[in-house]
Amino acid sequence: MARDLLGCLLVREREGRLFVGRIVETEAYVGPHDLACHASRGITPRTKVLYGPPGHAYVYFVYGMHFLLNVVTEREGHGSAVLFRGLEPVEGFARGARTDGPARLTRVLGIDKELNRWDLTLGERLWIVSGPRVERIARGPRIGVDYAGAWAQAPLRFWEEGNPWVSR
DNA sequence: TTATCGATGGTA
DNA sequence: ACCATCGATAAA
Repeated sequence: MARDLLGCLLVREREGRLFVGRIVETEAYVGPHDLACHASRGITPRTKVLYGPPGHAYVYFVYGMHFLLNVVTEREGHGSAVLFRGLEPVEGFARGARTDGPARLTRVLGIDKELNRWDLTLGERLWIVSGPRVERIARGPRIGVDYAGAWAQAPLRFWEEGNPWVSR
């Protein structure tokens, strides 16, 4: 799913404005056995949504100031998700707006706790539109998960080769 | 260009 | 006591 989501469009409707970004960087968090995945903490008030039905948003707060957006990707009870890390602006963004980086993109799109558990298949407020397959996909270890033991090295980050909207 | 550090609060 | 981060600033 993390690979397939590359090239798809993330659409945000907010205060009468439409923002469209092309997904160029993702990370897979594959389930409770993945020590970097929040589902590995078991079912808690925070992680409950990860174990829910696919297609729902998992938005959580990190480092006291940032919201990160994920989509639940497997069937109910599985506990896996894909994190959005980079968007290429397509429409609606201010000139110079930065949409590279998982926290920057949520800030620009006005995504916060309000959208946690939101059904992304409804086609309102926040949704995903399929796009042409990305030709050149690179992969590598996920960012900022050094604590996750052997899972820290797992090459579960995916991005479009050479795209400048991939985070640094 | 790369490194360091402070901001800031939910979670377990 | 961590932490799926960013931006400003300093160092090189």
